[in-house]
Amino acid sequence: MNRKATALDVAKRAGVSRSAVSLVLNGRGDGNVAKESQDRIRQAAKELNYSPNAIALSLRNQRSRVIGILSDEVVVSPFDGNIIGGADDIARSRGFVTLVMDTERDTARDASAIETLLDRQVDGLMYVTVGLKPIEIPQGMLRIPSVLANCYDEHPQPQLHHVIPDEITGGREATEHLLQWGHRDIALLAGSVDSPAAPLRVQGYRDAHALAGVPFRDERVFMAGWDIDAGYHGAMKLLDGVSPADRPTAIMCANDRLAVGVALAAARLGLSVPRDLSIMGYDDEARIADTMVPALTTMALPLREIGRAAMTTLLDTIEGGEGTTAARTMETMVPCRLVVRESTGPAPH
Amino acid sequence: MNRKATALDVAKRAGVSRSAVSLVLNGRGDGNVAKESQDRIRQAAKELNYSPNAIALSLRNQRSRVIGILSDEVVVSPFDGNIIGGADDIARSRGFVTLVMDTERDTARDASAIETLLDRQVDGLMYVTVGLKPIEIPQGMLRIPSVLANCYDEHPQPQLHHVIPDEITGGREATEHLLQWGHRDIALLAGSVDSPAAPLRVQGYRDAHALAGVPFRDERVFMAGWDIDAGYHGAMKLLDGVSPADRPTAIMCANDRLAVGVALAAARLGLSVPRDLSIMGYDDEARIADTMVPALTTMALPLREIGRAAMTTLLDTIEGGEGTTAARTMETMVPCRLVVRESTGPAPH
DNA sequence: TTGAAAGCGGTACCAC
DNA sequence: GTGGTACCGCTTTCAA
Repeated sequence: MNRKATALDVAKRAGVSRSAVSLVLNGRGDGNVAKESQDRIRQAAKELNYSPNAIALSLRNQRSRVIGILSDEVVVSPFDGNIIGGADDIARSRGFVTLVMDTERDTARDASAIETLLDRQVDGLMYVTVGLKPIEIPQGMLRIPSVLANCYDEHPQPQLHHVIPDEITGGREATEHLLQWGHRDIALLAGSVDSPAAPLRVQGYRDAHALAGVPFRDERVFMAGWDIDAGYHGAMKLLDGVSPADRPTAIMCANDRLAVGVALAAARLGLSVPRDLSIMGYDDEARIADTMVPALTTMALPLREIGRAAMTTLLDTIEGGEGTTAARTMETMVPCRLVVRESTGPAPH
Repeated sequence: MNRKATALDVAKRAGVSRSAVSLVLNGRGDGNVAKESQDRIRQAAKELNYSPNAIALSLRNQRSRVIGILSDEVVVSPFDGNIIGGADDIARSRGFVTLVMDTERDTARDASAIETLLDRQVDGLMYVTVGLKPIEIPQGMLRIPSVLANCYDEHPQPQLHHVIPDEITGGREATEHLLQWGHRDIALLAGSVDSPAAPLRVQGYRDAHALAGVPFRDERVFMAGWDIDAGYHGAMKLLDGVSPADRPTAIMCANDRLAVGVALAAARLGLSVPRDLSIMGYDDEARIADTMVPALTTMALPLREIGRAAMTTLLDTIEGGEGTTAARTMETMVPCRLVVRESTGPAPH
């Protein structure tokens, strides 16, 4: 537990002043410090295993190279962690560190968490949520460069840039995949009303039908929820005791867990997937969609890309000067990606 | 984006010196500063919305009240986030902040992550993993108070305290639950060999049989893996085309995802759960075990408790002085908790 | 009871 | 080319 070497230690060992050490180690040695002094300094630094104290740097420079990430429950919940992963990729590659705080969905903690982060001199702030949702922007976020990932400001005049997935196109392309297999009666288990993602995916579902000239029935769309049991019971309602002619030939789900429930129901009813019924997931949840039997065809949420895009925007405004901030567009939409596996196939006739 | 108030601003406004401000706001005013000055200072601080700059504090005090948490993939993966949640609970309640870094399973990044954390003057370090596993302790962790959560040092003379779940008892109690329902032929899908948790749970399974005087057969134990497909195929091997007399009446799984696969297989085979087959999970994964149909009986991993216990130990050594460090026990085992739901029931006869 | 000053570890400006 | 010094914001000791 011995103390770390300081710049002064290096200076002494190299027989020079602290300022010389600072100059050399920051690449401003040439033209200011004699070559041989430079060598001695670098040598001494290496020997002492010197690295500058980040705290002192922050205090001096008023910049910490730390980005604060505030999440509603990304750390604690099983979902969307890759947004932070992607954000961290970019941050590290540009010499920043991310400091993550999770409020576990207690928005009352937002303000104080932001305050803590601000007290630590973070250079920028990112708010990340599990699932697309509108948020109330905590006061403090407007005081330094900030960005929203997977969430957005509902106010008429949004003040922060946000990065979100393109759910409408996602819903549309998922539906189109099913239409291309010849399905003409596609049910949709659409999540729950309190999520803004649900209606967007429904919108995409409608668009796909309209574009393809295939009529669709509103009663085929269910606001079911997001979990296995919801998928199970939704599918039972659609399939159990219904004659093959009246059954949907495909069920599209607003996430992979619903799809698991649907598959379970199909199995109980003796229906084979995808021969008798095609099942489409959404999210491409790791170790669920890819390990289901059969593996789920699904619409992958671009989590890493969202994180990367959000962090890139943020660091650009931090490093690029404040000049054109106002002129920037306030929204980035990242496309979802269709992942075709084995749970979808040609429509039975 | 206007600058924050400093202690000097407060001092000016209250018409006193900076030192007075410092004394009063740190509760050392009485006996040093006049009562009315104290009031004016507190008043001014409130008006300016003053809070001390954490960076300056760290530099000055050589303590940051930040705990660095290094995880292999807790943030990014869907698992075990609640360890961090529990750790954060305790940290916050004791006036600390946690700084989380996730290496995404790249142990080559461990050392530099620790270095970064150390440069930021963290007062303590916690290493957290997804799933119980042995780790190589990164050098830097020995330089300041540190603790391991859900992982441990394999070396003969462990240098760091670790907190882990009691997997043997967990495996035993899960098995006992099944034995109590009258099951006498219990198969075990035991995860994979590369996880130290798997053999421990098998051990518990054996212990339960031995204690109950029920013979068991080694060929009923399969190192299957951890995912849905593994559970599915494992169950198929055990059940498909096997006469009821030769079938296990219960399948115990090393996690809930395996249990989902087993349930899926049972459904395909027309077996009713729990009437024809009892299924036992492990982990009590949120929104999987509780939302399965039927809901899974499972052995809950004490994730929050692990995080809380680890953070408590760590903060105790940081705040409690170094005195008795050496005398402390180096291991804390946290019991798992049986959660009875609907996937288990009396053995058929 | 109060204020001045040193110092935490750096950086950067300015004499020399 | 080099070293001295002020300053970032705060705490703490010491003298007035």
